[in-house]
Amino acid sequence: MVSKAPNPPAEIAIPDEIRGLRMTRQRQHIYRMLIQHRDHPTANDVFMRIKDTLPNLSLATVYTCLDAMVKHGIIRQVNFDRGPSRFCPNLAEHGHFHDETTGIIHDVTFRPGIHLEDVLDLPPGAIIKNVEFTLRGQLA
Amino acid sequence: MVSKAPNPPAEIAIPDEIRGLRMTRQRQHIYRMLIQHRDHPTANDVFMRIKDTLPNLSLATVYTCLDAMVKHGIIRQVNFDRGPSRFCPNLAEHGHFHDETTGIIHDVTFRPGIHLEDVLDLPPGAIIKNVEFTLRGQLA
DNA sequence: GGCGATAACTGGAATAATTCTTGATATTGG
DNA sequence: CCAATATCAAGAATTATTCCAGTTATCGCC
Repeated sequence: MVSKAPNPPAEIAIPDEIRGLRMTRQRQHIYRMLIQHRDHPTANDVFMRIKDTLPNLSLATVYTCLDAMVKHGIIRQVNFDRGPSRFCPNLAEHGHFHDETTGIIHDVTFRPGIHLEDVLDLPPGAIIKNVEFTLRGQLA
Repeated sequence: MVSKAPNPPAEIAIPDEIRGLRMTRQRQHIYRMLIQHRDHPTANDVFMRIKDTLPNLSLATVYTCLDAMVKHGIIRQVNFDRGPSRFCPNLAEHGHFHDETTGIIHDVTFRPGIHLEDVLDLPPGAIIKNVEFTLRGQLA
């Protein structure tokens, strides 16, 4: 006898809850997609990639799911210039290198032991809660 | 007899041309506004602030003028998250610290002698053409 | 297991920032 | 001065995203 699963078997199991956020079927599919294809997709990319496996999925749902996961610190939202937001499941502090030739986005981390205060002239008393940086260029 | 000037006298003179870009009356007003109020205004802010001195000015013109100046390296376009683009005439390499309490944006520069390659783990062969960074937080 | 409360989801309309389009103006070189 | 080109104005169109109203799913409790 074959599986009784009401949904097709999922490649990667996602817990029912992450960081206090209920991982509904939609959120599981979206999150799974993000960790399997770490190419910084837009909300629309995510939608196009999973809508066939989740027939009634709405783009608005993708937006609200992504937003919920960002708010709960499960994924990160990345903005390049004026382009659409992109999402990545890499929670470590990092920035992005945008290769203009291929369009590929590479994660970039600080070298060990580097602290922002050592590198930047910050306004006196600045308490930093969040850092974002983007580099653009090419790979030789 | 009073001035014969067809336009009201401008506070700060802007050359007829900067970096190969013809500085039309509209562009002069916009650029003057940016160097006088360095608070990183949006395109709409710029429009609201100068439309009274340039009666037929169109918001679309503000956008195209700002864009032309950005393309010619006269000013810089700065994006914070998904918010509207902001513009600043500070051409030095710098980033921005966004004070969440006041909403004020402070320019932040690298400390002297700092090079990105020393600070970041870049993909091998990366040639950096452009750097953007934003910090969010508060001033103690 | 049923039931009401709450959270999530859907589909379509609405919004905000920006870009595009078309026709009018201005500026420059000859 | 005239033609060619650049710029501008006004409004329509586009894009990414959010809002809204109604439906569906899930949870806690009896």
